[in-house]
Amino acid sequence: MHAYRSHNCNQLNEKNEGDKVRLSGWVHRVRDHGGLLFIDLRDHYGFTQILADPDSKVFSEVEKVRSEWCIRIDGVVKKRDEELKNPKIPTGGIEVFIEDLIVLGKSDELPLPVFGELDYPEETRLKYRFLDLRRETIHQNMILRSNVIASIRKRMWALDFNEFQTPIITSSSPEGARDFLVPSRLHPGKFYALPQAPQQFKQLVMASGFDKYFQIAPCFRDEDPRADRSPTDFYQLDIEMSFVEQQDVFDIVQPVITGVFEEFSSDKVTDKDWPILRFEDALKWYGTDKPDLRNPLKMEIVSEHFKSSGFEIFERILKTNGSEVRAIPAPKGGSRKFCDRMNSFAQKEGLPGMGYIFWREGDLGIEGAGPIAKNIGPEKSEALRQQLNLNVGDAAFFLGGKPSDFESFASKARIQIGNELNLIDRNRFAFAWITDFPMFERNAETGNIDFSHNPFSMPQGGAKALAGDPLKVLGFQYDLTCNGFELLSGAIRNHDLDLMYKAFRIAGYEDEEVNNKFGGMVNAFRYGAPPHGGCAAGIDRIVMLLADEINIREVIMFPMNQRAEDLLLGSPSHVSEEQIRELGIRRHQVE
RNA sequence: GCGGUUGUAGCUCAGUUGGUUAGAGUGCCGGCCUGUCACGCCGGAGGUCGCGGGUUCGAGCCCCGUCAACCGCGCCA
Repeated sequence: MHAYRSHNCNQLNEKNEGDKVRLSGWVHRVRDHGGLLFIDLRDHYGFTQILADPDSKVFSEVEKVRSEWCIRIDGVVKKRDEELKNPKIPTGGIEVFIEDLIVLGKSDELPLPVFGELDYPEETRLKYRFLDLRRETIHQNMILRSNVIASIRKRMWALDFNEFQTPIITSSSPEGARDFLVPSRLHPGKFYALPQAPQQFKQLVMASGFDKYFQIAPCFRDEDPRADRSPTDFYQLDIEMSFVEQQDVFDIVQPVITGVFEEFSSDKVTDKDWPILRFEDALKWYGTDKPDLRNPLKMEIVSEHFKSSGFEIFERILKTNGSEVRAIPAPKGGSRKFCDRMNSFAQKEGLPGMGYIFWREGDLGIEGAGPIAKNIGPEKSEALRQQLNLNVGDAAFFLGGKPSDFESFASKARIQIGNELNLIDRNRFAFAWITDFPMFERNAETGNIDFSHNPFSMPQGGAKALAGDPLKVLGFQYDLTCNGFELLSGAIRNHDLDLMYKAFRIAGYEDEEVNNKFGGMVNAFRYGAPPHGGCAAGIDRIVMLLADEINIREVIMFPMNQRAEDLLLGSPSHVSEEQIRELGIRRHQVE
């Protein structure tokens, strides 16, 4: 017989009755009835009930066993009587009468119980991640993650993509996030960096004549984390293709993503229709470039109704250049109680308040109610109702000012209203492409023109567009949003060297600097670079959505904490003087 | 760097207006129990109330400072 097991803990059933079996696993739960004792033995695959009574020669040893000890048992499979069966587990029809016991690993008193699905502080969970990972939900999340990645690979291979590995120790890139630096021993004073993404390498792969590349690529960024953003490192499905336009990338990606979502979400509907929203419209309608389209609410510009309306606050605002008034409709939100609650939500978010109108049945038909309605009079509030297509029992909230000042709040308010009015279909994955991102933006602090996203994107309109107002130039650049998360980001790349120099000049880079910083790529583009484009999709976020988790650390095996520390192995840590000396760097004196 | 929330037994939490010896569940230790599957019953051990200072006759509770964790902002081409 095998040293540890003849079966796993999810395999045995009535057909095994009478078999002599050997199982190994962890003691999930002990139920000691004195003369009769049960152990739920757990392994990766499932549970099997172990039975002991004084007839067993190891009974006194079994009585000493505690939760999470790792044990091996030998025993005989017994069929359970009908009324003793446990329908909750696949092995519930049988139990194993224990004849021998070996303790493979004892356990101290647990700092984190494996049994039960209580929520525990993350610090404890991360410090004892190996215990945490024994627990069912997160254990299943990890299996899901493995399966998702396998499925993605199969789908990409089926589409004739080649999977290549690019360097992990590479060069620092000046744009974008903060790099993780690696001192070079052979070149004292010089540094490698961990890649923020294999961006330049994948473009070089295209310049090397490969046609379709992908990689499940680790990416490293030294930035502060968020609930949906892992500190330090995360994984992307990195894709690049030659001789393609934007739509070609969409056509490749959509079936892969929908296929994966459909394969791994039994209880949710994956939208097949992916609307394409221009960046500008996304901000106008939703206040964000990653709108949750399960939420049907759509903002509208209603400035016209407030010019010389008698509502002074908005009248004054509208006199400022670039200002406007927008309405967030709130169907079925037409009660003073709800409107006041939203108003105090706005105040909690730091706004003076949020004006509203709600419509009710009056003596002379439908009438607008609330302070704004009083100010602007019945005709204008009726005109607003018509434009917003609202009715009795509905409401609308109004925000005025420069769009860039109120859009981020508008986005939050839209989510809040959608949640409170229960407008969001939780059983749906709603996707949208966001396109036509601006190439450049004005840095609020310095006043200079910066790249707003990826400097390697192809500007729409080519050299002619770059000769005009840079803030009006759009890029062939796109994101994919799903249920309010940015799932993917990509672009058609700028493979035209002249055009690239021009774009960089606008952002304040001399040609020489471009040559220095992006030498490898620039050089490659001198020798017949193909038009190419691609994207990168967040693996962790995909798994997070499929696992129905809102914290990305629930789908990462050994994540860092909020301060980018690994509590399990204790990184970052001090290193020896000798290591530091060898690298040609000096220890920073703290205090 | 900034803001919010939290910090009480191994673990999850309660603790009223500031008032006697700080509680519960779970886990741990001991006893009883032959059909449980969150087994049940009885008993016991277990506390720097994050840390430091202050106010007070008296502080887990109020005030100031500080540390830590999480969430958010900044940041994330």
